[in-house]
Amino acid sequence: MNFSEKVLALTKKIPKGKVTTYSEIAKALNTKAYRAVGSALRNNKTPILIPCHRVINSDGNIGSYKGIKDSNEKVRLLKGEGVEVRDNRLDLKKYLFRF
DNA sequence: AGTCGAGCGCGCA
DNA sequence: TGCGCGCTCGACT
Repeated sequence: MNFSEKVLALTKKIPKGKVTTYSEIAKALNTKAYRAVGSALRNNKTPILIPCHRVINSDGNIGSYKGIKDSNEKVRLLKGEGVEVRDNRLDLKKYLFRF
């Protein structure tokens, strides 16, 4: 099982209305390659099945989506799931999903 | 506080 | 082979 596949598999498990962080995923995989997590999501082959918009930075910042730092798409999607997003930020305490 | 640099894994040239 | 990326965290200002 490739690193990317593991990342994608975990990402699929994020419930609707919740989000997770790159560091959480990296820790769940027992690795320090946080960047690779982002890379995997960026290069994911099944964007439909993988809700990449539910993966954010460790400080609650949305980060990037599709290579763009402030993509309203991502915010819109999250809001559509009941997540409060303001200025590309959200409340990790409320919405963080841990494995 | 803010900034800097090193570490990791995979993809693309 | 080598470099860059949807990142993070510890050390220094």
